Amino acid sequence: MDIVAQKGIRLPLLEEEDGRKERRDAVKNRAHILATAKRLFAERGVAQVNMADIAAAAGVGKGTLYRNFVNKGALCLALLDAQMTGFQNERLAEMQRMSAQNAPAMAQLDVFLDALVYFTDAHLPLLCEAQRAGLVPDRGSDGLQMPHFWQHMTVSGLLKTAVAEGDLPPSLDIPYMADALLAPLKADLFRFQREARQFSLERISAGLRLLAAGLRQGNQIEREDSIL
Amino acid sequence: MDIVAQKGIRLPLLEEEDGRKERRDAVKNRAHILATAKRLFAERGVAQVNMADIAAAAGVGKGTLYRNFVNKGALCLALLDAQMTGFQNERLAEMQRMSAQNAPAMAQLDVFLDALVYFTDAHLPLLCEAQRAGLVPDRGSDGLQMPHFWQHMTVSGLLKTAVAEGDLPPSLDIPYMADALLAPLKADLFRFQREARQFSLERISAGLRLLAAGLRQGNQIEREDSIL
DNA sequence: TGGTTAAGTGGACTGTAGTCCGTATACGAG
DNA sequence: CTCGTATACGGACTACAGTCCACTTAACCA
Repeated sequence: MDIVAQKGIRLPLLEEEDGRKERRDAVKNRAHILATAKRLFAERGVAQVNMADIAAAAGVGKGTLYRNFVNKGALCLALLDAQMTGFQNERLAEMQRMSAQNAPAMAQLDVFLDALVYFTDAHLPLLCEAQRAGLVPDRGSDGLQMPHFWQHMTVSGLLKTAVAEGDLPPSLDIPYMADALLAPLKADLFRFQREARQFSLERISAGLRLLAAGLRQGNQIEREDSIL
Repeated sequence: MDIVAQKGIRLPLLEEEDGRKERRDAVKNRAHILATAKRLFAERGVAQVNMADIAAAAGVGKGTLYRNFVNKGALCLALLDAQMTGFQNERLAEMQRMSAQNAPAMAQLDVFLDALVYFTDAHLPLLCEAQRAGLVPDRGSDGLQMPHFWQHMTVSGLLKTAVAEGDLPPSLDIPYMADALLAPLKADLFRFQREARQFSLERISAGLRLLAAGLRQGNQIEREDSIL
């Protein structure tokens, strides 16, 4: 559970634990590619930049580009990496703080979902691109890269705690509910809601939190202990 | 609302209401392309067939193919059309039947969501392809093509009725909730749940219905969170 | 029935993602 | 310092989606 959230920087490629170290030019190239991509994305917008552009602008071949980032989505994810880690750390800190004050897990979930709404909105273009070509959890790499994975872990954890605290029924299908609560935050649907439907962030956050609140005791057929 | 559900076949292109009729060879070609695509998809799987293959196998040029179906997703949707219409009619009939027996809208919603889970699963490959390139509702064409649109209409309608019946609070954000309830049924997440997570259809249906049930009265009016 | 014309057609063409593989080089060993 | 080798590099190449447009032909009209 706390495998997450350590090391600020080195997600993109896994450490070579088998002998040789990574070559220094490779490291430099990767950094340079990232910087270039960031610049191009800022200048023209993520969708208007293609991989060949990035390679050319960085002065490397496409082979080098793809060696460092398996596809455009991976590159976008790498670009998000720093902010992602920052977000994770913030959330973790906030949760610890709230826990210390005996705040119920459901309240923490509210705060988490709200924060996630704003984070998703802030990074929509990169997240869209990343999700367009990144569905499989890709078990090859070390676990923490895919955003959805970490989010799912967090939500499941909170739901589990809420069950332990008696706020949610023990019969709750936690893995499913975590998926379902996060589903409306998938980049493409989120964008559709923001752009076509013109939903405000407040509205989305409120809706999502209401959905989560609905999981509380008392709505299921069994579980008629319902002390309240 | 019942603009839907008539004619088994003719969604792909809209009727020319301005003078000339559609040429007969064009109609024949479209039908032939659909039949060919259906066969190829069945033989090799949707993902293993590309547009050029279909055009070649149907003995037409790519221009003809793309004139009839703007992209692979549209072709898949056209292939689903008959079953889609059938599904819509079934659901409509069922809802009318239940209404006639004074079944509450929330019960109808349960039935609808359950049916939708099974429908989605049955047509996953085509739906995946269709959703990969079809996010924008495409206001150019007449409304009924995008599945999500019709589903959203139906769910909103049921939620609205449920509010009227007093089962849901009037303050409910119906458009958002309809989106949120349908979000876990988006083809790519659904496939992930089925394949990677190995969720059964029963499990998904139950989870979804529980989520919907959570919208019921009583959970939303100023929860006693008041944390911070 | 033959002329006119817009709808329809085929396939070459463009743009882009992603792969392959011969060459170059950083690194560690001796 | 030199050499051997795994690692990395570059860019040609493949595969595929989708566009374009000169040519063909069905439909309507007189």
